This record gives sequence, structure tokens and C-alpha cells, in this order.
Amino acid sequence: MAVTLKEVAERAGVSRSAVSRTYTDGASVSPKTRKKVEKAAKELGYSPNALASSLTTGRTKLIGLISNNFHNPLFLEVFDLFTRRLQEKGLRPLLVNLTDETDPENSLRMLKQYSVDGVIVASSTLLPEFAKAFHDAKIPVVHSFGRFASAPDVHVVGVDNVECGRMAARTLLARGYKHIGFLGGPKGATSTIDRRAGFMEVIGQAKGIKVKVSNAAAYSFEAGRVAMLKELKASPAEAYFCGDDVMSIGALSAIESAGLAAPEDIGIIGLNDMEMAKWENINLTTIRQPIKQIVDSSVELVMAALEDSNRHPEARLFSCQVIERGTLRPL
Amino acid sequence: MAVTLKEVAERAGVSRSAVSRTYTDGASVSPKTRKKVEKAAKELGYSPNALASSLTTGRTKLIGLISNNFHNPLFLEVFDLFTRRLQEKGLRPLLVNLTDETDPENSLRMLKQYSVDGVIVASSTLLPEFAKAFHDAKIPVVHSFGRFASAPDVHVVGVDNVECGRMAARTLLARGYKHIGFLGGPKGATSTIDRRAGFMEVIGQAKGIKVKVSNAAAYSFEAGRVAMLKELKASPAEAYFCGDDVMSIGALSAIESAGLAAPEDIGIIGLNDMEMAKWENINLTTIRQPIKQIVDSSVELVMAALEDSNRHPEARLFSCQVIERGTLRPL
DNA sequence: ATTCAGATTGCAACCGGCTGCAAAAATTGT
DNA sequence: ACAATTTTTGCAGCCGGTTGCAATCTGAAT
Repeated sequence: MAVTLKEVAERAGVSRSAVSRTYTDGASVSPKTRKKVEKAAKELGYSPNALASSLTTGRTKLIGLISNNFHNPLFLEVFDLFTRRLQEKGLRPLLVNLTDETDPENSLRMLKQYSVDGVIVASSTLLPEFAKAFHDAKIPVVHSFGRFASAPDVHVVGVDNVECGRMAARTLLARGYKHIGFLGGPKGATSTIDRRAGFMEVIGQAKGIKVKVSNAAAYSFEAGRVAMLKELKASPAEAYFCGDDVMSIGALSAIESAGLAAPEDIGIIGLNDMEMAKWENINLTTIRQPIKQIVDSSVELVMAALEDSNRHPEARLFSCQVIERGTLRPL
Repeated sequence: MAVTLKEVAERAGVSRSAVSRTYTDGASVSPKTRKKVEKAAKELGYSPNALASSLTTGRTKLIGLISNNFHNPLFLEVFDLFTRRLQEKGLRPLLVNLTDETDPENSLRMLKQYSVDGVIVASSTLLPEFAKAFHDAKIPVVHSFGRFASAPDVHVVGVDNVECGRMAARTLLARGYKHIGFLGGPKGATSTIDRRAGFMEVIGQAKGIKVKVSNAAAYSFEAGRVAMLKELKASPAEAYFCGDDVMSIGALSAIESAGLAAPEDIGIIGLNDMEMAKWENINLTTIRQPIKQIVDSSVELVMAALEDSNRHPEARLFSCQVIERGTLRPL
């Protein structure tokens, strides 16, 4: 079917090795044969088979990109950034959609079969154990948006969600809210757990503050809306820290359909600062997660791990920042 | 590094062929040797190398998934559906982000190097020529959301955008709007051109209708907003057919920030019916494109093309449907 | 027990490309 | 012009599998 090394070699009147070396950097080929080979290759429309060469070199340049966040608009941005960056670096993303399963087994087997050089797990809800399965199988892995640990089992790049929780709490307190809500994402998600911990820590140190805690079923519009509707039925707080931006938008929608408004009746602060947050009809006050840096750093880290597979697990943390918009009362 | 066929064969005390046949359906292996092989394989943690086998079978089960729509929330849904469906069928998506380039050359070369079995181009803006390059290179290709042609060069799955344009025009006319706007997506996009053609056709047949036509720079929130702001400055129409949903939302945002409202002051009808369109705070009247069916059908078609690479190019069209919500005055 | 068809097995060659090694060619120095 | 180096080249074997073929084995029928 496709043109092979051999055909090029024959046409160029050289050995197969000569052709191979023409396309291997650092190999020794005289300018003369290189010319001949390139001419023949062009005439035949040859391009080397990356998969065949991976057999001997042990490198496929394939990177498994695993995610379970296909319903959060933030992740379209994340995929955009990842695919661009990987492409720039000559790597190819093999995309895996985790749907409902959280067992790494299937993905692991599949990605092993395809001999991916490395894996990036892009998820703020999966447990560190998920990524660890790849590490244990000797596949370089980076958990992006994963849980911070001071002695991580695998490379992690993301933010300190505990600190984000604190930041949110401080922001709400600073604005004089006395009755405060934590409207978290799904209960089991590490990001939810950590943000809540930080949030409660700060609230606990403040005086005369009433808190209520609840969780949405998912980081999604619908879940955020449903959760807020429930809140509105039973003496809502004055302001909420919502699990993330898309949930916040769901919550805002609920507030609006109850005939209320943000920030007049209820304040909302989200997390992520995805594109939509700054849309004028949303204008969400939120905590920005520097996703471009997280993505770039993740790619850099996975490449470093490719070079040195014994590299010690490393956690890279980026700081977040409150973005003032219009869903919280001013200071 | 990884466990190989040979090691399993040695441990099981059989030939390499026996092991290979154990993992090849339809091959002849006795239950006894199969048992032995499976035992050894389990003990060693063996899983066959898909890339090595592709060398002889000529099948990688890799499918190139090419898109240039990483800023339209609709496409997160599209990627979700595609990855799920491909996975269900045992195929693996190799994701390609086209960014700004519209020259197929690079993607083609890359995907040839990785010996993808087939390619799915998911884009409503790329010209048919893009997909044709793959067809010419003998790589089975399906253009999803591509331009309809009665004698297409490549397999196309999508909707009839001309008919969508007509549908939008009829919908606006039926509601008694006399001054109508077509606010298209980027000028060069095939979807824009076709929708406009259908739209103008119907308007042209109606009497006493004033039309104005303009284009946004992209299928994006920002472009939609900017375009609508411009409209608002110069005697806007009573209602607009916007390029797509995300542009519509941008337009709605512009309308709102001008102190106007939809549908009271200006009507909007979008196209796609993406998830967000039904969010209660958006509630966009739109034309639904059956994306799940388009995706499923695309995967089915690419698989069929894999089987028979000489399959005659086929266009599969799905019908659209107006979804009544709250941004157009009632009938 | 013998025959024979069908099932199972191993050998060896091959898929497309890489690479260690030794031979051949080109370059350098004298 | 000749020897010593250095560079370039082809051979052959390997990467991890698959597969056509012929040999062997199996079990049923005679």
C-alpha cells in the first residue's frame, strides 16, 4: 500500500540503511546519497512509518490524554491547549474518554498495547490512585489538575485546592457576608474535598459566621442549578462559593428563575475563570486557575519524565487569583 | 521493557505462533494450549503490542480525528460523542487540532506516518478539498458537519445547510418579522455560505421584506457580540438568524448590554441546539442539528469505508428542526 | 488396527525500519 | 605516493508480531 523504505532504496540505488539514516538525525550520510534518497523519496511520496520505527527505537511519540470531563466547557479550553502544545513538541495525543469508569485497568491495558510514551491524566475529580496505576506500570504519567501532595506518588501539576478554598472564604468574609454557603462539586472529587477543607478552616477561625455546606452531583450547569434551587427552598445563605464556574452559572440561572439577582440577593463566587466567565451576560466573579501554565508545565514535565523514567515524583503548583466581576457585592 | 510474545511462548512451552494465534480471533488453537498460554500471559502480565501487529495486519485501529473548532462549546459535545463511539467500536482517536492552518498537508503527512486506518474531519468551516486530500492519499475519510453535495468527492455526514437557511427564514417570516437580518459566521465557511443561500432564497420569494446581511469573524461568543454591537449602531433588523448558538449567545449579550431585550426588542434564532441553548438563563430559540446521529453515522461510515476502500462517496443528510424557546416572538 | 479428513502446531519468512559491525571509500598528513 | 584516520556504506540480524505451508496430531469411520 504505502511506499516503503525498500522501494525508495531501490529507486535511489542505495541500501535500505542509507535511506533509514537519511531520516534519522545524527546518523552518518554523505550529502550525495542524501540527495539521491530525498529525490527518490519525493518522487515516490515516501514518508517513514512511525510505528515501524517505534519497534526498534522504543519511542512512539504517542501520549495518552485521559479525561473524564467532557461536560465542562473549561475542558474544551484544556483540550485545545493540550493538543496544541503536544503538537508543537512533536507529540501526538491519543484521546481517552473515561466516561463513568474510574478503574484505570482498561485504559492502562489499551495504552500499553499502543505503547504510548507517556500519559497525561487531565482531571480534577480522579483520585491520585488512578494515575498511580500508570506509574506502577512504568509508564511516565502526569496528573494535571490533580490533587496536591507534598510527597506525591506521581507527577502532579495544578493548584492547591485547599488554598483555593481559603481564598474563597476570605473573599466572602472580606465582603461582610455573615451567612455563607459552600456549594461543592461531587462529594468524592478530590478538588471538592480539598476546597471544602480550606474553606472551613478559614470560616472556623472567623467569629459569628453561619455556614452551610452542600454538594452538587457534578461539575455541570444542571447540577449547579438543581443544587441552588434546593438551597433557595430552605433559607439560603447570603453568598456561595460554588464548585466551579459552570456550576456557578447553573446556580445563577436558578437564582434568576426564582426572581432573585446576584449579587443583590445572593452572591456567587466560582472557580476556574473559564472563557464564559467573562461573557458580559454572565460576568462571574471567580478564582482563576492558570490553565495555560498548568498545561504547558504538564507537557514539559511529561517530556522530562520520558527522558528520565526514574525521575522523582514532583508536584508543581500554580497560584490562583480572585477575578473581580459582578456576582459578589463590592468590598 | 514490556513483556513480549517470545517470553510468553517460552514460559508456556509452546511456539510463538501458538501465542500469537491465541490472541487472533478465528485462528486455530486447541483449548489446551490456549489455557497454557493464557496462564503464562497472566503471570507475566502480557498484552500484545498493537503497533507491532499492525505491521503485518495493516490495521492500527487508529482514527485521525481532525478539527479546527476548539472554541465552540458545541464541539466539546462532539468530541465526547466521537471518542465514546470510537471507543465502543474498538477504535482509537488520534486528535489533531488544526489551529489556523487549512492546508491538509501537515496533518496528512503526520497521519500517514502513524498509519491511521481512517480519518474523520469534524468541521463545518473547512472546504471539501481538505477532506479530499485524504481521499486522494487513499486514506478512508469522512467529513462530519461538512458541506453537502449531491455528487460528493468524499463521504460527508451532516445537515443540508441550505435547507437550514430556508427553515430559519420561514420561521422568521411566519412570526411576522418584516425587517430581517442574516448574521452569518465567517465568510469563507461553507456552512455560512450555504445557510445564507437558503435564507436569501426564501426571503427573495416573500414580499415587502427588508433584509440585511453581515458576517461575524468566527463562530464564537466574542465575534457574535461584536457583530451585534455593530448592528445595533446602525438601524438593526427586528430579528436575526445567527450563524450558530454560541454566536447567538454573544449577540444576546450585546442586546442586553444595550439595554434591550430578546425577543421584545430583537428576535434571535440560532443553530445547533447545543447544551447551553437550553440553559434557563439563555433559553435560545434555535434550529437543532442532530449531532449524536451525525457522529454515530460518521463512525459507522468510516468503518464501512475501512472495509471497502473503494466505496463510492456518499452523503448522509439529517434533517433539522426548529426548537421553540424564548428568543423569538411567538407565532 | 488402519485410513483419512480435519484440527493443531512449529518453522520460517515477512511486515517496515534501525543499528552494530566490518568493509569500502574518502580524507588527511607526510 | 603511501599509510593512518575518519567517514560512509552495506550486510545481516533484530524489534514484536503474523501467517502460509507442511508436518504432526486427533478422532471418527471402516
